[in-house]
Amino acid sequence: MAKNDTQGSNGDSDDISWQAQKSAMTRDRILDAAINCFVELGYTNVTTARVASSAGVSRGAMLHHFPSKTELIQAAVEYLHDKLLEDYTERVNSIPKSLQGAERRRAGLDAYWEHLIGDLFVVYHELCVASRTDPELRAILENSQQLFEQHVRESNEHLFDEWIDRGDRFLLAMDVTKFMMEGMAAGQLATNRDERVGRMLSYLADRLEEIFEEGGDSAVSRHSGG
Amino acid sequence: MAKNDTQGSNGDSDDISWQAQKSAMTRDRILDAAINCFVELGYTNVTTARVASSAGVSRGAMLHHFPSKTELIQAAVEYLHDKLLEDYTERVNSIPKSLQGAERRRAGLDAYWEHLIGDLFVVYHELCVASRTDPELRAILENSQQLFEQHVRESNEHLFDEWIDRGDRFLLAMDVTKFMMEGMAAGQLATNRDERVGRMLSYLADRLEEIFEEGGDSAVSRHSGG
DNA sequence: TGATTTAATCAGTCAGGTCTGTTTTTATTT
DNA sequence: AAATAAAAACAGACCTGACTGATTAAATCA
Repeated sequence: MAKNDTQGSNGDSDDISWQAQKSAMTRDRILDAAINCFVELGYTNVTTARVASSAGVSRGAMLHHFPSKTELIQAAVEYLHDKLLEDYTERVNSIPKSLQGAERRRAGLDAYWEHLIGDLFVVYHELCVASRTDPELRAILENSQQLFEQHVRESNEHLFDEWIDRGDRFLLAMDVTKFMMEGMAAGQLATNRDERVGRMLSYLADRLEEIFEEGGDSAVSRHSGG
Repeated sequence: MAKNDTQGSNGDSDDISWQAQKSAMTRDRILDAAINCFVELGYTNVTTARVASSAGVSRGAMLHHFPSKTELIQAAVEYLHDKLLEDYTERVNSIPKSLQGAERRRAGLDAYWEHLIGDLFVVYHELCVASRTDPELRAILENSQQLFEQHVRESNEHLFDEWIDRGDRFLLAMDVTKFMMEGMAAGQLATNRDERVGRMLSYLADRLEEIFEEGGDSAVSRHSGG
């Protein structure tokens, strides 16, 4: 930070100095490498040396950018959080506009599922688990989690805009979706994985449609506070 | 081992020697301490020294019983597995016999939920997550997982014995339950936890009853292979 | 040249595992 | 049965290797 202001002596090049660009690039290389290490080694097995080597810089160089491991982790987690949001948003946005109604919602579920089984979310989940006994990590995550939940909520309100005025039903649907899909993602399901997942996604899609069916005095309404 | 056979000379004491008893007791003390450490420190923060100190034995003594950390972990995981089964079984068995039908099934859900949010399962889940990048741990867990899944299945067949002949529907119901509840347990749900959980459990209970309703040509049957 | 980025080396800490010594229990001998 | 030998349970010191953070040297760019 504080390196994009006027060093000004020469106006021969860009707005920001070449050095600042280079520094930022190295920084990103390091953070990318950190995420990579999270994926490949798991959070607890990541060492500063490995990250540096994976980024192709020396430990000294990395320590220049991130004076301690804590600061590196913190930056990496925020970076991961950004990439998570980006990943989710991209998947949702890449649903063809031609899809509407139930088909569109089903595509939303599939996109969410692909997001959940991606490396980024796997690592994120690992961080959440690790944070149980790591107060420092927990503090870092709590900031991100709120932002993430809010973003997902907004994204869902966009995806399911026909239903945002359904109040409690909307919350119920979101929870059902979230829990069931995260349960599938987190659960160790060795046998018949694809088959079971496909069946669950179809079942879930139907339940969501059911929740929002007009004739609202069915069994569903009992659970949506109405 | 091999010390309970005929030393015959004195028949004054027990079948098994005092040494064996003592050894088994310290062994269990160590394993209990290991589980405790898992709960309090998290799997990745457990050191052999802490386990020894928590068990009240010296490091040397522990190394006598468990020559390496790997063997300690292995024994501890199997021990944890046994306690998990015991915990689940106890909860299910303590459902009053007076409860029948839907009430009984709902009580089964509640019992399962209590099991999932207990320390033992939390640690178990942590181990599963850690095993992603720890082949040794994964190998240890895979043995236990199969046994556990089978036990839960048998237990469920007992709980829902009216329905075991429903084939695919039974599998669907088990997956819906498993994923949704494990999703709740694993998911970081900070806001309105109790309220949301209660609502989800009621919703889930209704869906299970629905799945097994006789008029089987509803939307449900599409997902149960029939 | 002067300042900043990168590279290499060093010291401190801590975990796991080996080693040796001590005490307690069991087996053998007379 | 008493003494003794053997084995098992227990305890603590030591060593090695890895990781982190600090310090110092080299290289790069303005």
